[in-house]
Amino acid sequence: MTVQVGEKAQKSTRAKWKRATSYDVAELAGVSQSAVSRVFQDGASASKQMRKRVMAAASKLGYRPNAIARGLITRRSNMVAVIMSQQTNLYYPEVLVQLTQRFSNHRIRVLLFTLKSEGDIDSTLEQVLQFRVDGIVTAAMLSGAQLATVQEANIPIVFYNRSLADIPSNSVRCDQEEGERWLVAQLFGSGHRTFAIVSGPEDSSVSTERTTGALRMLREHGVDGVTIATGDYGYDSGRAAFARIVDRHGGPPDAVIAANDVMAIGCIDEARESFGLNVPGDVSIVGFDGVGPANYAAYDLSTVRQPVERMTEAAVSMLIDRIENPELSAEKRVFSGERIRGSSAEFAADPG
Amino acid sequence: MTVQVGEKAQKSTRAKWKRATSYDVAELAGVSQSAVSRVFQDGASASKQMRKRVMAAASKLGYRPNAIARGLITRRSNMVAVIMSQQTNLYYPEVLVQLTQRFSNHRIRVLLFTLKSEGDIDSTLEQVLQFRVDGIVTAAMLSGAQLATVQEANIPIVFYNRSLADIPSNSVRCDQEEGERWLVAQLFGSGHRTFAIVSGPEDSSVSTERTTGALRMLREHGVDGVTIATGDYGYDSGRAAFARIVDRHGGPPDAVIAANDVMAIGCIDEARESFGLNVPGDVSIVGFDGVGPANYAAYDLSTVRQPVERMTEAAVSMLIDRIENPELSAEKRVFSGERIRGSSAEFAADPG
DNA sequence: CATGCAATTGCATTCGAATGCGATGAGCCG
DNA sequence: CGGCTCATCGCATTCGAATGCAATTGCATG
Repeated sequence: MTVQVGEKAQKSTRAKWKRATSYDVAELAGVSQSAVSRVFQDGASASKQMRKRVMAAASKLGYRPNAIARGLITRRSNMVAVIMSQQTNLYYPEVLVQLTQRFSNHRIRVLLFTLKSEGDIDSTLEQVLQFRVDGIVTAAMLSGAQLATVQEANIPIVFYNRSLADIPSNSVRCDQEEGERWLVAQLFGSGHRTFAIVSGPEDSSVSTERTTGALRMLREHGVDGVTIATGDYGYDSGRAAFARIVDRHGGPPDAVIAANDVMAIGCIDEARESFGLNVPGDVSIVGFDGVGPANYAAYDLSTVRQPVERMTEAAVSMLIDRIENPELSAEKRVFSGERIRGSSAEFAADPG
Repeated sequence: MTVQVGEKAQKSTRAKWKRATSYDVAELAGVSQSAVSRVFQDGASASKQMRKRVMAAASKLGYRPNAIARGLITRRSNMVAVIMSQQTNLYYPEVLVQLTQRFSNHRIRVLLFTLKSEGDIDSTLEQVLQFRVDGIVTAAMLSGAQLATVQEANIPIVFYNRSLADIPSNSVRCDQEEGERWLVAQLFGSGHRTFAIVSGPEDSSVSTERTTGALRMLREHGVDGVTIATGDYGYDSGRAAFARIVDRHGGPPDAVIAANDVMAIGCIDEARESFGLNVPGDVSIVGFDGVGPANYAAYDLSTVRQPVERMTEAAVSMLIDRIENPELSAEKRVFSGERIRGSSAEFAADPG
């Protein structure tokens, strides 16, 4: 019963040591457990001296509130799940960092789930739900059934750069199609007439949007017979794709539209190195994303940059709003990309 | 008392719906709560028909075990914390992805913590401990006191690419110094005599190791008066650093040793674009890391690649071993980097 | 000094699942 | 058919903190 300062030293020596609980602190401070609990809350009522006594006992014991136990009783884990496909994170590390930091400002932690492909979502989702996260941000596509599962569990969810047509759901995305249309317009406006496209993985909805966006715009301009090569968003696949395009097309096209910057860079290197072509003299090449290597001097890509800062901020606030008020109706926010005129493509003159 | 199939439909309509618990499932299945619990465990004993009844009731109610509640009673959250400084994740997204996936294979989830600088660790650490994670992987440096706090809480921790001298602790790292020594040896062996260094942020221990490693080797070769410029690991800072070096050195040195690949690329671009220099004709430039852009054709860096796969695997298994057996003594694993001879530097001829 | 009101504090219960222990029953062997 | 073992199941308790409600205290007011 005699709890002393020496107690603390014993902690490290005793073989199976239990971490201090609010009861231990209460006992040492000579108060009730509820008092301890209240001292460690924000809005709870506790007198100054109570605070002092409890804090003293707590630091003596090295007590820390147990977030797990708290989560059980409050039904709030203070954790959100972030689901990313492998590629998403490899090419947008910023997205993850920013989401994490912004959530962190609201005292919310990120539980990370990565997918090898966008295929094995079901098992992942099961895990997410078991952990009783307060909300979900997903950069991977969900099927209607999967979304229904999440909604049945009453967990708010925000889609990042994807959205389900016809189903009310929250999403934040960059307008891929608009961006591609601008790129095509610039290319076409400056005289390019034969085109090729390097698409991303087939299970990437972002790639699909970009590719079909470009194709649609091209068709509107009467361009047909566009060569399409598939890549995996990686540098090497970009190089290989360019080689295949030249092969199938019987020479380089006027312009190549890659589904992301990294593959565009691959195309540039392949064009220059393996085919001795000038970029943009012999062939114009454009990408999409506007991150990292896109503005290295050797490439200086013409591309569309996603406004990552505003998008992550939107996703975070949108999710938190729904956590705090589940009745809020669904909302989709679409951001225009920032148009970047690099030297990797011959573009129409700047208007104005 | 009459629980029917229609029950399920009510869920979505009832305003405040509680998620199904093991008691609900037990009642519907006409068994005890413990039975339900056992069915949802791995090694627990439950008869075939019991399983069937329980699973039927569970899926009817959309029941999912509550990982939070489970964590409270088992004292295992099945979560580990991964602490990264912002830069670490921006330049090694692979590290995070691989850690996450490897832990995931062991049914362990990653709770992510990112640091703006390596400064605000204390508050982060407090959060980590409150969440009662089973273990920690940190790619940020901890002070002795901070490490002590973690160890007092009996939480296994593994350092990724850093380690505390003189203190027994678990770490997995790439031998930065060895790598730098090799780079210097190659440069010196091929006739370079004047050197400059682009270091990373001052609070980055990795940068410090690399920089001092290079400096030590240079001194052993009798090279002194090395110009040092500081960057922030980013592309622009690499370009700026090169300009400052030329300025202070009164012309380009024979070789520039950058603390990472991205800054090395910045140096190359600045040398070529702003100074019209040939790389490696007029100046050799080497980096460190060996990821992503390092092997783009335009740069083709000479660098040292960190064996990320083996390192993450080592970190994961080391941590899991300690979670399962806390008595295990500390261990440090050091991996040699993979030596890459690119064309960004004139190197001595390949031996043998 | 009595009364009223508000701020503190303690008691008892609750969140949802895991588990030691005892009870039950099935299956097996002699 | 008796006895024994082993698998299976239920009961009751436990993990650690939050919270509604009641009790207590402090303070101001008439």
